[in-house]
Amino acid sequence: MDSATISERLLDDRESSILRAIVYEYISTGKPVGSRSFVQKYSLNLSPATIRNIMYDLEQMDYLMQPHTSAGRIPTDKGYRFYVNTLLDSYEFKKSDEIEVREDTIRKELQMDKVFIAITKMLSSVSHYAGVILTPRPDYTVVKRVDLIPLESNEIIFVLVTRHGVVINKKVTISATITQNQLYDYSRYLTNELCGFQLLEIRDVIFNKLRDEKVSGLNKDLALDIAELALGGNEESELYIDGIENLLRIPEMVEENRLKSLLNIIEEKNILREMLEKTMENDGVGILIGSEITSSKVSGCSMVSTSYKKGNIRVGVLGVFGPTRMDYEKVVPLVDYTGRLVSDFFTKMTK
Amino acid sequence: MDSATISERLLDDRESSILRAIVYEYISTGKPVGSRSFVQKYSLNLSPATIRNIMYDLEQMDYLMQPHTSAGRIPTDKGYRFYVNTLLDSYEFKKSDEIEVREDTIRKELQMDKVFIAITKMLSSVSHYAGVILTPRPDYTVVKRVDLIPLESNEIIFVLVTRHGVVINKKVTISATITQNQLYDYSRYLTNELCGFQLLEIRDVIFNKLRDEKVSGLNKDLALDIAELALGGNEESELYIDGIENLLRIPEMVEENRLKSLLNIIEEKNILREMLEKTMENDGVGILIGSEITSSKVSGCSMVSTSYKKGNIRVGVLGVFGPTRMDYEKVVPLVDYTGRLVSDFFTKMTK
DNA sequence: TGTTAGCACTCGGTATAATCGAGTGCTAAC
DNA sequence: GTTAGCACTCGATTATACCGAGTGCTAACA
Repeated sequence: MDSATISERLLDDRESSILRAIVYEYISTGKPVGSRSFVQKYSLNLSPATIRNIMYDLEQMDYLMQPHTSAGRIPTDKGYRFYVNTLLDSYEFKKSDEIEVREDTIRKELQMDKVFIAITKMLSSVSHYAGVILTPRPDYTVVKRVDLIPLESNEIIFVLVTRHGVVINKKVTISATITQNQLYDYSRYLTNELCGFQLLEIRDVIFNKLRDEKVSGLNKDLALDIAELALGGNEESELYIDGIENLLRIPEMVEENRLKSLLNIIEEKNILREMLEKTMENDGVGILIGSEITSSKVSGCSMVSTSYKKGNIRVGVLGVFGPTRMDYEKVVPLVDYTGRLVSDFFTKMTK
Repeated sequence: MDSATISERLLDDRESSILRAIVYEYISTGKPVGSRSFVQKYSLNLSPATIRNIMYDLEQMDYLMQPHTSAGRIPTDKGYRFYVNTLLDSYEFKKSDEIEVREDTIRKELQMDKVFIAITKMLSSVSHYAGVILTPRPDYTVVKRVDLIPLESNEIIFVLVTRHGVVINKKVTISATITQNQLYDYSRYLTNELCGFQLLEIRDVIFNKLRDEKVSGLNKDLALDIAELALGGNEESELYIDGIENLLRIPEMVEENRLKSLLNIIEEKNILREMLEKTMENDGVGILIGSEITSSKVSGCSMVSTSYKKGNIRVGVLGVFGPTRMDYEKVVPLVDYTGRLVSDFFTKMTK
């Protein structure tokens, strides 16, 4: 039987339960799992030699590997993948007091940025890894009201209130001079016309439509100029991270080479952003393990993430970032739960 | 001559210049400074033996110490203190392109939290250590305009524009139901009455005054209720940090024991807060070196900080946090400059 | 009296060797 | 198919020697 053949075949029951146990053991201890101590610890009715044989097979099939010839086995990324896949559905979530408290904070928070901070704090402090969230792009924000506030004679503050009460403001400089009363009229006009639409629609459709209309007694074009100036910037979604310090607590993460890649991640947030955007399309909790993270700047790390929705639309992603040797059993349900929580939060907000 | 006597006397010219050079050398290399290589590197007209004698004296006077018997000398905190004190006035600031760019960002930014982020980013990225700022309590902000925007029937967004065009907003929930027109009247009333005053004055004086006045045709008390709800929270100053990752780049900071105290600092921001509040009273750049930082949880670290003002009033502190072996020559003028920049920013904001 | 050359001594850091132990693969017997 | 036995591997730990940059002290020198 050559290895190619072996690597195709499915694992039988005994093999998969042993593989699971090995991954589990390695996740808890961080040390290569050897046959003798493994048998002992899990009081199996098998001899070390048998385990060795199985381990050998699993290694041939690329589920396990040896750091060096005479060491125990550690899971490969494929091994981790097997582990999380077979266990994904059976995870159980236990709502702790801490979660209860933090959930409460999130639900009660009114300022958007603080909501995101609270979410990442919850993710990181419960998981003991790093919590991340990619905020919704404001494209889907629904306008509720527009106010123009004079600052200097040719400077205006454009204040936009979204349906869920978030305030976005921009300074706009124009060439003309406008009176306070004019601004008030403009505000009313813009509020009437834009209310109920998403920023995306407004930029792509509404503005054009309004340009073609005729409105008497109002220099609507100047009003539209102002609005276009303020809303023109196609704003990016933002990335919030919390709990980097947790990662520094993990010995294997500060080990020389790892520390470097960790620093890369902190500095170039784009790496994390990409990872998160990748999982945006999927429903449910997704796990990116080690080499599945394409960026070569990251190694030995995993990301457990899920998208969250506003109504039926996926608007963002959140997750936990940590070492590949991560306590998935705890993290996966946490991410799952938090995803639902945040979806709920955003969905209720729009209604 | 006993050491007590020695430790009192002032350093002569040669001693102080050698001490300075030793501290400088240690700051650059991080290695204990030995007599032989020191003489060589600085091509002094003195023999190593002479330097050794001087070093011995300096050690007696507690400016230097030896990590172990047969090693070179490293500065004590007192040595660092001497170094920074004698050089404090002679520092020169060179405005780099990077500073120019970041300064621009700060001046143009409208949202307060982003201003603070930009400031800490400037401090950290120029110094390559961590940048910190303790925000002003919002007491001295001068009101330019107030707008009340309806959200739900009993939820209102209170938007306050400061003289400088910064927008502060709060969601307020009330028991009564208010019409759009009423809100408009309230907005006008509040803008008229509060414009030009500082939040502090408003809370302490203006509200009381207004309560006693009579206004016809307007339920001014409800308007005042809303404003008081929004402005009532006597908000704490916040602490912004940026550039922790820079500290992780410094070998001596990740050395086992140090890493722990670094983590403490990141987590319990109160430590930094205390350190900063301590320097709040002083004018000019202050430096806290090693053991001068009373918290026992921090060791081997220094804080270079300065308070910043709004007009003549000190309203906050900013600075750079890094290892005691820090490039003070670069950091001190940076902090000084940034302090002035921020003072200028806040002062203009009130005018 | 301050400076310097000479010298014995210290001690952290590196290199080398010896040893230990948890682990493996393989073979043969059950 | 499972297991006991055994020779072998190799990272980790410990022991030992050695190097070198550094010191303090003493005595001689300007």
